[in-house]
Amino acid sequence: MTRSVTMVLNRFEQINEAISVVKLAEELSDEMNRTTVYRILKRLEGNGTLHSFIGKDGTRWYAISSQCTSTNPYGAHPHFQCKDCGKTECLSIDVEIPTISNYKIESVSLLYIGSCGNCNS
Amino acid sequence: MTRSVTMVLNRFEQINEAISVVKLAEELSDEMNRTTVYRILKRLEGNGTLHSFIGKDGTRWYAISSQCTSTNPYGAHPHFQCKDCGKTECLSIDVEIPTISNYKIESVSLLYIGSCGNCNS
DNA sequence: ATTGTAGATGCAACAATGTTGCAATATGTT
DNA sequence: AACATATTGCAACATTGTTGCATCTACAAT
Repeated sequence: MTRSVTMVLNRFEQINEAISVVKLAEELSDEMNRTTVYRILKRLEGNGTLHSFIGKDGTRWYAISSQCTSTNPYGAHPHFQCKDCGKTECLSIDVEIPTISNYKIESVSLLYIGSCGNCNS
Repeated sequence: MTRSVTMVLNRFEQINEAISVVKLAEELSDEMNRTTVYRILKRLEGNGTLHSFIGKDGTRWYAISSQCTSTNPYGAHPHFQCKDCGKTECLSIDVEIPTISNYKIESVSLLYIGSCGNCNS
């Protein structure tokens, strides 16, 4: 548990949202190298503390695992991304995932794109 | 309708799968510049001939629109990507998309990841 | 407290994907 | 055939993510 890891975890506990690697690395750029951010996130995902997903623009986002539930049989929950302000978060809702004959599905990525409550009003 | 556009469309009609921009540009690298491939695909998506989505590694894939159905209210259908052979395709299945109060959902991206029939057996 | 060691970090270079500006070319319309 | 418009090629760039290697830090053993 290094200083850098502590800072990254603090950031996730402060907010209740997902963060893109790019944004996190930029926020912490005075504190640590961006390579370090990439590596810490990968490690924290490996031990289950965080989980990641691909956002609407193809970049990777991370969220803390303790704040969200996994309800579908593939261990994944949907994420929401606001196209206006960028706010991105886990959704604790049930989504029925159909099975597909002859295919072995291992994971499902589910991304809702739209406008959040603030941007929508 | 230029020679380049014809070649791109032919490629999509030959196969019944999605193609990544990267792979298509590489296949056509003797015939046209990769910038041209990017631009043609964007144009064909703009007029509805093709549609695109983000694959499991964050890169963009395209598929021809006429070969697949849009069944959910957001005009999107799921895609499947085989983690072993890379085969990626549209799935013509129904997925129930829950609504979320206070959010205006505009599109939904649904990606199944697993092993296809060939790689699975 | 000191030492030793495995793992973590910084840095620079690289790789891959995608975009942009501009000059040159092709299309298809008159 | 000539013209106007859209398309293409090329080079340069931007962004995101990865790797090799030297250095440093955390922490366990002494």
